Order: sequence, then C-alpha cells, then structure tokens
Amino acid sequence: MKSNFIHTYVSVDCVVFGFENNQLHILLVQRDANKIDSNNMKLPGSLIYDDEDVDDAAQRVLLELTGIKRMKLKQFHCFASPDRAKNPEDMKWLDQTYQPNINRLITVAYLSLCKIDRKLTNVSKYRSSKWCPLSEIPKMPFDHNRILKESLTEIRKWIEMDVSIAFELLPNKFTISQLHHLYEAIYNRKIDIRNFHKKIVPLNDVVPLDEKQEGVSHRAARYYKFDKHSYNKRKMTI
Amino acid sequence: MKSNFIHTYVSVDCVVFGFENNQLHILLVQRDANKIDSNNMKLPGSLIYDDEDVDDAAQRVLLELTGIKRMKLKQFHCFASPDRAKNPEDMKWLDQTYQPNINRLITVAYLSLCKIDRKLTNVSKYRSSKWCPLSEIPKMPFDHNRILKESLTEIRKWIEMDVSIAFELLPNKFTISQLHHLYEAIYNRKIDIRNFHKKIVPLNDVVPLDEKQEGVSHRAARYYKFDKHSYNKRKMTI
DNA sequence: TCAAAAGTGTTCGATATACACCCATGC
DNA sequence: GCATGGGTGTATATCGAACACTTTTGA
Repeated sequence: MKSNFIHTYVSVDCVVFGFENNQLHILLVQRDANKIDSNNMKLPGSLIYDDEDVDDAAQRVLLELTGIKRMKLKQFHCFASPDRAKNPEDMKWLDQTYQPNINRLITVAYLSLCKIDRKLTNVSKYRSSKWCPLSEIPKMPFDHNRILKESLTEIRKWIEMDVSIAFELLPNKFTISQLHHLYEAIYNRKIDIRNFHKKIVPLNDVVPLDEKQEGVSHRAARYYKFDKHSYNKRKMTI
Repeated sequence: MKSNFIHTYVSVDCVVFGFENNQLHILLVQRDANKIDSNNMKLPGSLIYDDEDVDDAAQRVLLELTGIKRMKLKQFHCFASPDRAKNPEDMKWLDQTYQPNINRLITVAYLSLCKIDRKLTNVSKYRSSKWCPLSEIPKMPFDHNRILKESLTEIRKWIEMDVSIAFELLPNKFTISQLHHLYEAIYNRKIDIRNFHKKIVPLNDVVPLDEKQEGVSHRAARYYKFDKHSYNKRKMTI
C-alpha cells in the first residue's frame, strides 16, 4: 500500500468575463484586506466544502461575489501542478486565509459571464472586487495568469457551441454594433461589419425593437433583444 | 476558519480508445483479481502521488497499462460529485486497494488513443485488461459509465481540432476504407464514401503507398500512411 | 455641410451534399 | 460471370470573404 498518494485540498477559481467600452473585462478580487493595490488582485475562488461538487462550489463563489444565483458557468480545466502553490507568499496567504499546512492545492477552473452593468452585491468575504480590462491584467498569485490565458481560448469554443452566451455579456437591449465589437474582442481580430450583419439577420432569436439610440451625434442605431426562451427551443449558431 | 473544507483524494481515470472491426473499443481493466467476470471491469485509473501533476498521473497509468510512453492524451473533465464514491461496494474496494477512510474521491478524466493491434505489456498492477467494444460496455463502478459517455462527445471535438489523432487509432498502414469507417464510428452516422475521398485527397500528409491489400476477394485497396512530421509543421483539418 | 457611425448588396471562390458508374479481384 | 468492395466525377447549393456606397443624425 502506497503511502504517498495525495491527500489534498481542492479549490475552484472563476474567470468571470464582462464587456464594456468594446473591451473584455475580468472580475478580479482583492486578495488581502490590508494591502490595497492593484498588484494584490486574484481570480475569485474558494476551497470546496466536503459535501459540495465543484460546480456547486463555483456557483457559491459567484453568488458570494455578485449576488447572482445560477450564473452561466462552464468548467474548463483542472490545474494540478505540484508547484502551483509553492510560492512562499502564496503559501502564507493560504495559511492565513484557510488553515495551516495546506501542502498541496489543486484547482478546477471555471468560465463565467456577467452583464458588466449589473449591480454586484458582494457579500462579506470579498472586500473589494473590480472589473479589470483584459489589457491591464496585473500579475496574479498562483497560476491565475495562466488560467486566465487558457480561458480565452475556451470562451471561443464555448461561443461556437452556444451563441446564447454572447448575449450574457451584453445588456438586455443592445445594438448590432455592440455585438460586433464583442465578437471582435473575443476573437481579437477585425470582423467585416457587412458580413457580420448578414450573419445576424437569419438569427430569429435576435429581435429588433422599435427603440433607437438617443442623443448620439450620428445616425441612431436600432436596439435589439435576444429571445432566450425561443432560442432554447431551437439552437442556432453564428 | 471553516473546518469543513474538503481534504480529499484525487484520481485520474483514462478512457482509452481503440479501433478494430469498424468499431470503437475502450480499454477496460479488471477491478478485482479474485472476481473474474465482465461485470467486474472499470476504466483504468489511479490516485495521484503527492509530487505528481494530474497529466503525469494519467501518463503513468497508461504506461503501467500498456507499456507505452508518452501516449496522446487529453484532460477533459473533473468529476467531483460528493456521492460518486458512496456506493458501499466501491468504498470497500477503495479501502482494500488504497487505504481506509477515503471518504471522498474526486477524479480527473482523460481521453487517450491507442493502436489496438499494439502488443500491450501490462505491468504488475493490472491483472487483466480487455478491449471492449463500445456497444458492449458493462455497468462499471463509480461514475465510469458517465465518464465514458462524456468522452464520446469529447473525442469528436478533439478530432475536429486535430485530425492527426484519427491516425493514432489506425495501424501505420491503413486503407481509406478504414479511415472512413473510423469516422463513421466516431460520429455514429453514415458518411458518403465518395465525398469522403474528396476530403482526403487534399491532405498532403496522408500519403499513398505502392503497397496494396492481398488475398481479398475483391479489388485490393491501396495502403496509405500518415506523415506525422510533415503534419506537425502545417496543421490540416478534415 | 460636415463628421461619424448605421445600414445595405453583389460577386466570387471554396466547401458541402447528393448522386451513379466503372474497376479489380477471388470464387 | 458474378459478387464484393475499391475508386472516380459531376452538378448544385450553401457559406464565407472581399469589397463601396448611401443614410441618418447632431453639431
């Protein structure tokens, strides 16, 4: 009987995407209450409880972080390098935050999506959270930078399998231009707007409203909404 | 400080695909030495060691199982339901095989591929392993049946991202017919052979050999080989 | 009337699908 | 010569990429 089988702690970490000013943002939390600077941010996450599936743990983290129940969420990878939590500072933080002698920590990473204009109602645990533009992500503890990087290829796969996730990132009323910029941000490349329009037209679940933009110094764009119920019946793809 | 954060064991389980007689097969291992029957099979797997990444653990399992180093391998999901190891028989087996009081077990599932005609050199640990046709998979312990089911959608995604994995399942010399049947098996639907040929032609890395089938009672099929090196330089897709 | 973004159509090439016949071989 | 599977070609529809101009609005 082997004695060195691993007995470890397991955490979940969530990469929560938002979209604003034509840029993807990630929701980061402050790691320590006493150190308030942007080099002190991390992905939101938590150790999992003993009666909790990892999916449930991720939902709990998101609920505590945003006040939103049942957010869209997708597990994408388990990170388990033996030295992912071996940085002395990270180990000290684990000691203080959870309990001493966490000698190894495996994490399951999740993707999630949030309308960035939603009012977030942080509960206790997270002193401060912040939407950080993708271009300004600081160095983070553990392997959180790597997790974030891999989440970018995952969000593309996800949107290809299920367009509806795009609309999780947009306000309820949005313009085609916003949707277009979102796709450009996710794929990190220019997408021809004329061809883009043509792809949207056949999507019956993207429905034009009578309402238009107001107070813009150019032709006002029409607002659209996404009909989730109708979509869930017959799936579509962009 | 919460006391009910989980301190758990972590395992890897591998779904190893093979292909023979136009059917996908899965490599299963016998669970107990003393109970020799087909209702006693499971996915190959192992607890991970304390200095081991999950990827390495999966490689180790495959090495012990097949004698092959560095098999193609892809992590696809972490299964962590609190009651996935709560069946009394499964708990008893964990007790006996590893150590007592494994109260919770989380597993990370892997996909892998093997040429089914390779001679496997089992080492110690696995008394017996067996290629089981997909259509004859028995009821297995833990959530292994669910893991297997999810692996089927994963292998499609994988082959779409990287054709070369198809050739991991075929002999070094193969006919277009074999490749065709493999695709039909993976997608579980008929694929028009004429159109299939047309897709293969432009793939420069599938190279025709001078050799043909012998002793078949119909027109002999040409053998092809897959040029892995050439492929790795410029990726192609089917 | 100008600036700025909204919105619209056409052409072309590539790809996917559907479908039917001749070829080589062993019996 | 016939049964069996191997191998090829053509027509059509669909999709994606490239590309330029007119419209609406506020300033």
